Amino acid sequence: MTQREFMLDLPLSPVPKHEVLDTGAAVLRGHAAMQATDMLAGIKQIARLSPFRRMTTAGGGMMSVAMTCCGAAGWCSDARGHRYETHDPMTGQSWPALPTAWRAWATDAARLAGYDGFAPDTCLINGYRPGARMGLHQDDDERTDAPVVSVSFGLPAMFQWGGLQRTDPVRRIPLLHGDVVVWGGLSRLVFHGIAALRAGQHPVTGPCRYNLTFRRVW
DNA sequence: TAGTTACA
DNA sequence: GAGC
Repeated sequence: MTQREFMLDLPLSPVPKHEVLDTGAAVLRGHAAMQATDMLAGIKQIARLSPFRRMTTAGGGMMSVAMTCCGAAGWCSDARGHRYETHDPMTGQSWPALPTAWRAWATDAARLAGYDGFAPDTCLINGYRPGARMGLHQDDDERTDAPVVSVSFGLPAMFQWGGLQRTDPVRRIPLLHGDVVVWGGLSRLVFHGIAALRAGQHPVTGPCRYNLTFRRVW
């Protein structure tokens, strides 16, 4: 049972570096619940090849979220900044393949949210433990003509959805196991993040939250 | 600035 | 929350 629960509209003001038309993010409550078992098993497989690791940011800080990737491109950050890499710097190998079934599923989820023809070439996998957080940022490293499809599993998290300026007011949206958020166009440049994860126990993931984001990089 | 810390 |  899928539904677009709500649309978040943005102010039409400053238009940064990209030409854009649409302005919202859609939340599909529980849309990935049926995929949980399969996707979590897939994550385990992927992590055997490219383990979860905590990356460093340009400022020298260490991220609290543990990450890995699959697909043609992997998001990497170190003291020099962040970019996409074709190979996992930790192993020297290509990133694990993006499972075919995941790709098809993400295409469908994007379509439900109003984005036809989404063909992701990567999936970033984030692992959250209690206290882990994702600071406010924009998704401006990928192709701007494709949406981002974000899937949540495990412990609840508080999604922060701000505006085009870092200092814009932030809306807080709880994301639960199986929830999917889709955004594209102008909303790629909306500052967003995840508040520090509250400790807890989830029947499927235990003390963790996992987030998958499907993207088109190349 | 996908970061942490200091201070009002 | 603002500033770096």
